[in-house]
Amino acid sequence: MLLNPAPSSREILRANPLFAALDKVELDSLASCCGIRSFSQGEILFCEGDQCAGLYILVNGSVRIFKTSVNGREQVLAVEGPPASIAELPIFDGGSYPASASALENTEALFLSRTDLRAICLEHPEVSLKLLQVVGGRLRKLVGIIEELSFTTVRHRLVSWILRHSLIEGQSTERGVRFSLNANHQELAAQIGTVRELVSRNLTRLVAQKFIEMQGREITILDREGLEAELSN
Amino acid sequence: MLLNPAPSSREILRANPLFAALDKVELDSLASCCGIRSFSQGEILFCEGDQCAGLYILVNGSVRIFKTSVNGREQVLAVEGPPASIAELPIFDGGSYPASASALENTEALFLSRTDLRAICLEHPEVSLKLLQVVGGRLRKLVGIIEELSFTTVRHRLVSWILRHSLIEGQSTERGVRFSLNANHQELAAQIGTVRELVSRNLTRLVAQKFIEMQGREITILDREGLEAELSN
DNA sequence: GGGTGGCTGTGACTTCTGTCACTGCGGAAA
DNA sequence: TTTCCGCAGTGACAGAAGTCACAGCCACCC
Repeated sequence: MLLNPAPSSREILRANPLFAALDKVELDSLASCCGIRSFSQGEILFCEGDQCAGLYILVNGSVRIFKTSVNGREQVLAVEGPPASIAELPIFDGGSYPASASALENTEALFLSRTDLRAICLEHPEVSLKLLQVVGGRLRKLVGIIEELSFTTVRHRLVSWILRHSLIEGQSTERGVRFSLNANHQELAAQIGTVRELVSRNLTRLVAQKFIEMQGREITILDREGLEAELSN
Repeated sequence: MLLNPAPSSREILRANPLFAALDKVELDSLASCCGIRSFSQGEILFCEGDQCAGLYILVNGSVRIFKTSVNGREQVLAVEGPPASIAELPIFDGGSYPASASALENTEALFLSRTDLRAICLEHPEVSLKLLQVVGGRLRKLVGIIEELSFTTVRHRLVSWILRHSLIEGQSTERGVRFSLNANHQELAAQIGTVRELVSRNLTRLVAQKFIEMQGREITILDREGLEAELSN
C-alpha cells in the first residue's frame, strides 16, 4: 500500500491541535527531536507493561488499543486514527503502558520522547490543557465501555456498535443507510467485549428479524427505529 | 458525627500535592475564591449529566463515583477519600459529569470553580502536570475495571476485591489477616459489578471452601495462597 | 486442479448471571 | 414489649454467555 509523500514532521505537528499554541521556531525545535516510525498491519507498537517511552502522534493508518486476557481473549479499549495521539498517560505518572497497541493497517506515527514533551508542557501551559482535554475524552469513553459491559447484553452492545458506525461511515441508499464492516467477527467481538460465535449468532438474528441486511461485509440498516428501540429495554 | 475543627481553606490547599507549586500569596488568593461544602451520608454531590461547575477537593469523609443503569443497578467507578480531588475531567473539556457522586459518610469538600482552576493551570504549568498525573491514575483504574468486567467472573472479582482490601485495611491476627467489610452486600455488588444475591452466594461459598471466615461483617483470610490461586485460572 | 488457511455459521452443551419470591435475623423506633 | 424495616441467605428458575466441535465457503498459492 502506497502512502502519501510524507509531509515534514513540522507540518504534522502544526496540523495537530495539541500544539496550536506553539510558534514556528518552537515547532521546528520540537520537530527536530522527534522521528517518524512505521508499522505494518498487525504490528505491535507497544505492549502492556512496557516501560513508557513517549507519545505517538498518528500520521496515517489506524491503531487499536487493547487488553489481552490469560485465555487469549482481547478487549479493545479504543481505535484511533490521525490526528490522534496515543499513550499520553504514562508520560506523566511515569508508569508503564496499561494496555497494548497494534496497527490495524499500515501506519505511520511521529514519536515524541517523554522528556521533550514534558519540557513543552512546562513552557506552554496551553499544551497541558489540551492534553487534559484529550485525556478527559478518553476517560469518558472508558466510562462508556464500563457502563455497557456492566449493564447490557452482547446483543445490545452489537446494536449500539452498528448504530455508531452507521453514523460515522454510513452512506444513504434507497434501502437504508449502508456501510462496510471493516473488521472480521473476531475483531468485532474484541471491540464489544465478547467472542466470535456470539457476534455471528447475533448478527444472524438481527438479519432474521429484518433489522438489518448483510451482503458479505456490507451492512444495510433496514429499521433504524427498531434498532434504537432495542437499546432502551 | 462530629468533624474535626475545620482547618482553613488555605491549609487544606497547601496540604494537597496538586498545589505544591504555589506560594503563600497564591494559596491565599486561591483560598479566598473557594468555599467549603458539606454533605451528609448518602447525599448526592452531583449527578451524571449535570453541567460541570468545578473541582471538589475532599477534606474528610469519602465519596463514591458511580453510574446508574435504567433498571436501577449501580456500578461504582471509584471510591475516593482525602486528599483526593473529584471531577477534574469535565473542567477541561467543558462537558457534563460522566457519572454521579454520593457521600459514603458525612463529608466535607473544598469547591473550586472551573474558571479559577483554569487560571491557576495557565499560570502554573506544574499544576497541570500534577492534574495529568491524577487523571492518568484514574484512567489506569478504569482500564482495570474494564479488564475485570470483560474477562472474569463475579467470583473472581469478589476474591480480587477481598485481597485488595485485606492489604489496605487488614490487621494480622493469629488466624489470618482480618478486616471489616465497610459496606453491605448491595454496595459490594455495585463495586464489583453484579447484584446483591451473587455477592451473598459467593461469600457463602468462599466460607464453605475454608478460604475465608466471616463473623458479621468481619472477614478473616484463612488461605491467602488459595485465594490468589483462584485469580489465575 | 487440488490443497491450504482464514473466516463464518451452527448445533449441543455447560456454566454463569440475574430475577423473583420468600424466610429469618436483629436493631431501632413506637 | 411489640412493630417495623433494612439486611442477609437461599431455592427455583430463565435466559445469557461462553466453549467445543465440525462443516462449508472462498480466496489464494502451488
